[in-house]
Amino acid sequence: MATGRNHRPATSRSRGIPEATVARLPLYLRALTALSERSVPTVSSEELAAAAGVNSAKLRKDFSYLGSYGTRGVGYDVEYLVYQISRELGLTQDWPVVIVGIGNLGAALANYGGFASRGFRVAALIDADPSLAGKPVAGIAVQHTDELETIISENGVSIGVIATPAGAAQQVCDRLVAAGITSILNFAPTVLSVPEGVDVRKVDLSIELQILAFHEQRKAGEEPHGEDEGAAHPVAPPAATVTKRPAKRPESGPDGDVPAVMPA
Amino acid sequence: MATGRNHRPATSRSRGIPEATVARLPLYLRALTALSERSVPTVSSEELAAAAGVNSAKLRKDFSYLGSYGTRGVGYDVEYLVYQISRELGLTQDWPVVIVGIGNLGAALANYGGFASRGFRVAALIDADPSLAGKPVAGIAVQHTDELETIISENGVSIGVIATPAGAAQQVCDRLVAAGITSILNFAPTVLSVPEGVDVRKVDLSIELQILAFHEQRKAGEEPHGEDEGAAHPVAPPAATVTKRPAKRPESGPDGDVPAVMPA
DNA sequence: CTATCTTTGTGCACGCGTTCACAAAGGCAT
DNA sequence: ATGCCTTTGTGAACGCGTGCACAAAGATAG
Repeated sequence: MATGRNHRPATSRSRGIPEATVARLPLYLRALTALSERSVPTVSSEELAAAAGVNSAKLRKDFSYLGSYGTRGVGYDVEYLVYQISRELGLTQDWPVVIVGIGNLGAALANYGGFASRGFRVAALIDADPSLAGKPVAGIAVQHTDELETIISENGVSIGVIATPAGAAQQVCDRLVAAGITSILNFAPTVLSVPEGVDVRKVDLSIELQILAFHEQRKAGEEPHGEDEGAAHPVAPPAATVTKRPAKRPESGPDGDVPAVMPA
Repeated sequence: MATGRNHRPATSRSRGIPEATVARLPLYLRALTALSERSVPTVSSEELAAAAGVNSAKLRKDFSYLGSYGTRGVGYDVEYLVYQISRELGLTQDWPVVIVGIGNLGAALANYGGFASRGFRVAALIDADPSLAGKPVAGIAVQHTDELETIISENGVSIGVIATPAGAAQQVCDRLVAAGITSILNFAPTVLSVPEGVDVRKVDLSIELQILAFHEQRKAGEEPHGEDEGAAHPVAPPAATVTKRPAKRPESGPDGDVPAVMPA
């Protein structure tokens, strides 16, 4: 999933573009870029919708928020639309980003081509581990957390990516915000609290899997459902009697396991 | 963002639990687990909502879909709720998953602790590169794509993670589905087409950044907006005259760049 | 210039999700 | 036992997002 709209319920829809539409624009852009590379001059809403995996009516309505591009009886000019969407998304300018937390995930992100391919430039890799400092990852030398504020202000960075363990995320977040970051992409499994005006989007791998598991369980016919034992499950919550809990948990429970890198 | 509900518009809400609620259950579960580890016996909807970053009324309504757990005047029993949500999400059983595409991202996923911490077990790592075969990643030997079908059927795997380049994703997806996979978590920047009954959720790093860029541009006062030059931008789409395009693109455009690992 | 055909742009209705606000329920003190 | 106080569970209203279906617009052919 991804967040980013739970706060600022009024400021959203800045000029009238619904949040749901904004979320689909990158999808259209990708499909259009593919067409552009094949030198396709125009597309109909039907074709483009199929390529993007959405309803054609939805696509047309989405585009209508951007303006009246497109020609009736013909379709949309691919090159022109690529430019318009890019401009609307702010991709015609260069966006320096910093990645904080160069573990497995951070390194993968640094190497991820999808960043550079859309105007995003990795301005710096930052980690708290001193032994990592200076080491090159994806061709960029990792810098120590001490430099965080300097890097951000000197490079005019406004977008930060957090790929640290959950425990460090909020602290890193606070420093990023204090240093001037106003948009954060958070990979750490924590709820970040940020001041007004700062956007946070969350990518949570574990949550996605859990949602899949839910549907998977449903598809399995729900047979493995009646696993209730002789407790007081039916309706009554475990009141007084059951609530007696002698400080358990710190290393117990039915699914006894310890997170390796990031707790979830 | 993540998909997974664009198809099967009717089958959703299997027993009455809204999709939006399902997506939040893992969030509650995480907050509850944290409370459980601190041996907190009960929480009010207000406290738990704050910890999960949601509205308390929403949380109560979400829980009401699961049943009437909770005690008026007191709150919810933490341990009991942990169990109920885990069961609802299907986390009381073991879910073997396969990860296909052991590049930077795939390796990061294999090392990601959030998987193992919730009943998900990495059953196999699969890659098309023969030179990777046998090499251990996160303590598991990478296997060649040829083994894909065997691995899935022998281990009864129903959840697959695709972390391949975009070009290989659909092909891998088809093989996974044919082998019996019914839930897919897709990290490749492509729209996957799957038969009825197969769930796909998408995690797209590049899209998240683009959405952030959009809001960032808006926050910047929209000053860097009037960048139009003397073309025919205003309203008129580039009709006949402008549409004459001598097979351009294959290495041009205003943002000339080539994806490094994954095109987006 | 007129007719026909294609495709856009959108008015409208419907359904899901969110939020408010409050009655019902239960604990706890007296 | 009675009354007060806290917190749940939910009815109802509202707003956003989606999809249908069609009129308007323009291209194209004759």
